[in-house]
Amino acid sequence: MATDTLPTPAEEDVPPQRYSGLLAGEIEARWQARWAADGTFVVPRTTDAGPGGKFFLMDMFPYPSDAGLHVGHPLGYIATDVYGRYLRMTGHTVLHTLGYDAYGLPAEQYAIATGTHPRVTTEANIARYRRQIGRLGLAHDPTRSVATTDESFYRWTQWIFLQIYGSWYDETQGRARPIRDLIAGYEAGELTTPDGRRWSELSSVERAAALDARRLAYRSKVPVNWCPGLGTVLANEEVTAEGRSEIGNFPVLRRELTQWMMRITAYADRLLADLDRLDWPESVKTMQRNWIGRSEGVQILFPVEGQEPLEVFTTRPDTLFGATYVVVAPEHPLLDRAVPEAWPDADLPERWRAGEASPRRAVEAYRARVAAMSERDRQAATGDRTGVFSGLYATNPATGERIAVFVADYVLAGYGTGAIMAVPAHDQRDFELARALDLPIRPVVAAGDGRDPRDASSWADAYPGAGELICSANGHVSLDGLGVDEAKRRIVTWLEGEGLGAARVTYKLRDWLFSRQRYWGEPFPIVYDDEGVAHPVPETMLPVTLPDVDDYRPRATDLDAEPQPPLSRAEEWVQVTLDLGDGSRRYRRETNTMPQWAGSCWYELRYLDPDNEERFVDPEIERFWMGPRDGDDTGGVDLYVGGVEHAVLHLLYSRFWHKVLFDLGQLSSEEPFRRLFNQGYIQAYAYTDRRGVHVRADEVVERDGGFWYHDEPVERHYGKMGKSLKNGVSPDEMCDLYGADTLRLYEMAMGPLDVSRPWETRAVVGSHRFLQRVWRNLLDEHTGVPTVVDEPPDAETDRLLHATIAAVRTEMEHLRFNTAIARLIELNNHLTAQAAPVARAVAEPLVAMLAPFAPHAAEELWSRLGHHRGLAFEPFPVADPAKLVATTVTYPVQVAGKVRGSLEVPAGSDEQSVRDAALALPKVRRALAGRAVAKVVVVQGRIVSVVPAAG
RNA sequence: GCCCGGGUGGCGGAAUCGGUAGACGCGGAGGUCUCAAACACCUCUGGCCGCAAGGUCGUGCGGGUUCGACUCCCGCCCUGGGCACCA
Repeated sequence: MATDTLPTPAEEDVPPQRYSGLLAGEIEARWQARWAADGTFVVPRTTDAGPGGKFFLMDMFPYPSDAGLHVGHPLGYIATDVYGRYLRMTGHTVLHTLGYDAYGLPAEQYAIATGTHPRVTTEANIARYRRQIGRLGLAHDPTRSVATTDESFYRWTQWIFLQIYGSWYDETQGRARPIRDLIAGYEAGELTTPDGRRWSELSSVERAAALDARRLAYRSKVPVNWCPGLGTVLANEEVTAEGRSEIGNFPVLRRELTQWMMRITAYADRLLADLDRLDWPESVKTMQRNWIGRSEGVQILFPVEGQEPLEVFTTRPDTLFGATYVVVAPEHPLLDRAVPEAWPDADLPERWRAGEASPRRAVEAYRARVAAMSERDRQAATGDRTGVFSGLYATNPATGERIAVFVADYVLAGYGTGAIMAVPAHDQRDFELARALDLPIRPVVAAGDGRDPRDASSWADAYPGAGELICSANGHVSLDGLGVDEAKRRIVTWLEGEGLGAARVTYKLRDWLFSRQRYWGEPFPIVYDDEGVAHPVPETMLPVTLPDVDDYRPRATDLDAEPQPPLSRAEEWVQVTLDLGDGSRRYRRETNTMPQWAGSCWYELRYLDPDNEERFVDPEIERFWMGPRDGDDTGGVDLYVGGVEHAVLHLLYSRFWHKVLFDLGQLSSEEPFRRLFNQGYIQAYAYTDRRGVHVRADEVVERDGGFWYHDEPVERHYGKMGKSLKNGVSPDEMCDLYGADTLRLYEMAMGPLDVSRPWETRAVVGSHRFLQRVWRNLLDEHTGVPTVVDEPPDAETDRLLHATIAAVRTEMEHLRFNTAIARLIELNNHLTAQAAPVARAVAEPLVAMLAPFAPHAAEELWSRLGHHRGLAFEPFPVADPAKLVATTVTYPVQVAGKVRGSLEVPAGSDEQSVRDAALALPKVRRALAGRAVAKVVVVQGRIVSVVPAAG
C-alpha cells in the first residue's frame, strides 16, 4: 500500500508521551538491553533455591527453518515466559531457556540445491530466530541456550549413544545393565548365549554377535522404505500414497537393510505403566498407550507335518476349536526353508494355487508382489483379500484336524509371531480370506444377533462378539456352554498343561530405526574392524566430528546396491587408525548418521549444566532441578509446553533414553517431563481467487458479507500460516506496529492456551488500547510524568483491586492467562471510568500484575513511578483477605425459574430475612400474579428461587 | 471402523461442586475531537415483539432429572485430531 507517498500526518496531534507502537519499541529496546547487560535472567549454577523453591520450565525447542517465525510460533514461548515471570515474582527460582533442534533435513536439502554448507544455513537461521525471539522480551537464560549441532552438545549425544550401546536389558531385574554384566553372566554360565554354546567356545566374532543380540542399540536387517533414486531409506511420512518419494517422486520399495536399531521394546511395559505417574494431558497418554499397544494373549504351538511346530499368537484362544486354517506372514522364516516343490494334492482348488505350478513358485510370486509394495499400499489394499497355499499342513491342537497353512499379507511379520490361527467365523479378516478362497468357516461362539449360530454359510460377516461357546470339546477339554472369558481361562490352562501354549503379552511398539543415510546429523561413535565387528569409539575421543564433504547427496545407485550415505565418500574421515587397546589398527567409521530425534531425546538435561565438559550433566545439579519429590514422583521437568504433534515419537523416545540413563545410575529422575501441557495452534484465513490461486491475505477486505481482493471476489478458507498460503504474519510486523508487549498480551488474551484459534490482525489493536489506557491512567501523555497520588483509594476501588489480585493469582496458577488479562482490563476500565488521579496503592499492584504479560511497559511504568530496582523479582501482589469480604450481597430472584428481580441485602443476612425481602419485591409480587407461594429456595450468597403453587 | 477432544452473539471467547448466559476483546451503529482523515475518547450493541416499561425466545438436535440445566443423565447430529489388517 502506498501510504508512504502521502504527506505525513501531523505528528504533533498525538501527545508525545502517548503509548504508541513507536514509543513501545523504544521502551522495549531499552529494557531488553538492560536485562542483557545486567544478566537479569541468568540463572546461577546453584543447587539452592531458597524458600520459594525451584521451577524448571521448558518449551519444545524449535527447528530453525529458513522461513523465520510467524506469529503462531511464539505462542507457547510467550505463555511459558508469562508463567515464568509470574513464578519469579512469587519467589521461585526459575530455569527457563530455549535451544535449537538444529540437525535436520531442510538444511541438508538446501545444501544439495545450492552447495551451501548446512552449518552455514543453520547458524544463519539460528541467529535470525534469536533476533526475532529476542524482540519479544522473553526472560530466557541466554547462557544456557544450546544447539544440537554444537560439538559441545553432540559430543554428549554420542556419549549417551555409547551408554545405550553398552547396555542390555535384564528382564529378570527389569532394568538396563552395563554390557560387562552380560559378559560376566555369559562367562559364568548364568546366561545362555543365543545358540546355547558356552562363552568360552565362541570366536571373537561370535562373541560380538552374542552381545549384539542383547544390546539396547544394535544393528539388524530390517525392512525399510528404500528409495534407490535418492539412495536413502525414507521414513513412512516421506513416502506418498502412490509409493513414491515425496522428494523427486522416485519409486520406493520395501527392502531389508542393515540398520541401527534401539531396543525400545524392552521398555514397553515401563513406558506404559509410568504414564499413570505423569501429569500429562489424558489424550497424549492415550495416544502413547495405543502406540505401545499392549495386548494379552496366548502363544500356541501348531504341529506342522515334517517341520518344527509353528507358533501363533492369538488373543482369542477361546475360539481355538474354530481355527480352520493357519496363516503366516509373507516374511515368515518358515517359508524360507519348508515350502515343498510340488502341490501335495492333485485336486486342490484352483484358487489356492494362484495358477502356479508349485507351492514354491506360488509363494515366491506372492512374496515378490508384497515386497514391491510400500507399507502404505499394503495397508490400503484391504479390500481384496489375497493369499496362497504354502503346500504345508498343520494340525489344530484342539481338534486334531489337518488344516492348511496359507501365506497372506494381512498377517504382519513384525507383530506377535508373524503367524496366526485363522478363525473365520469370529475374525473379519479371516472371514474375508475364507470367502475369497472357499475355506471352511466354523462358528464356535453362539452369535446372539439373529444369525444362524451354527451355520455360517449365509453370514455376511464374521461375528467377533461375546456369546456362549459351542462345538468346542475334545476328549480332554470342553468349552461348551462357557462365556468367552471363562473359555479363555480354561483353554489356556489346558494348553499350558499339555505344553502346547503359554500366555504371553505382546506389544505393537516396534524397535526404533535409528540410522539415516544422511549428512546433516550426529555421526555414530562406532568403527568397524576388518571382520566387520563394531567397536565403540572411546569416550576420550568424543566427539566424532562431522567432516566436510563436497556432495551432500545420497548416491543414486541401482536397485540392489547397498545405500551409500554421503559420509561414505569422505574417505579420509572414514578410514581411521585407532588404538582400541590392542595396538594401532585400521578401522572404518560408521557412515550413517543419527535421526533428528536424537538431540531432542536429552536436551532438557543439557540446559541444566550446559558448560560441563566432564559430564553430560552434573548429578547434583540434575537431582536439584529434576529429582523426584516424594514417594511416587518420577521427577522431571516441572512444566513442558509444546504442540501435540509430538505426542508419540519425541515424547516416547526421550522417555526411553531417560529411563536407560536412570537405570544406569546416571540420573535421579525416572522421567524427563513430569508435567506436559499442549498449547493450541494459531492458524489463519487464506484466500483464493476464482482460479484457485492464493492471494495476499493482508490485502483482502471484508465487504457486504463477502471477501474481496482488489475488487475481485475471493473465497476464504482456514489453514496453516505460511508462505504457501500467502497468509503469514510475522512477529516483527506486529512489534513494529504495536510493540512486543501488545503482541504478547494479544496472544495471551485471545483464548485459552490449549485451544487453537484463528489469527486476526485487526483485533490486536484491542490489546494495544488496553496498554495505552493503563499508561494514560498513570502518566501524563504530554509530559510523561506520573499522575498517581499518595492518597488511599476509595473503598470500592480498593475492594475491586483486591478481588482482582485474588482472581489474577488463581488464573495465573492455572495458566488461564486470557481470563487473568480480562480481570486486569476490568480493573483498569474502572480506573478509567473514575476519571480521577489513580492512587499509588492501586497503580503499583496493577503495574506489577501486568509485568508478566507486558514486561517492558511494566518496567518502564515501575521505574517512572520512582522505583530504581527492576520489576522482575518484585513480589507479586497479595490480596488482603479482609478486603475480599463483601459488605452487601445481591441476590437474583427467580419466580418459576425466571429471573424477575434482584435484591441487595447486607452480607450475612439470615435466610428468613432474605426470603421475606424477596417476596416483598414489587416485581416478584407482579410475577406471582396472585398465585400462592409453594416454596422458596434460598441459596446463601447465590440466588433466591420462588416456586408458585401449581395452577 | 476404533479412541480422544469440541459445538455458546457477526467473530475470538467468559461463566461448569447446577444458581442473573454472553465477562473481556474484535467487529458494527451513533456521537465527541478535527477543515478533513487517522488515532484517541464516550454511548449502545444476542434474536424477535414494543415508543417505552416490559415481554418472549435463546448455549448443535430430541428427550429426561430439578425450584432452577451451557453445566447432570439417555439417544442422536456435526466437527477437529489420533490410530488404523496389531490376530
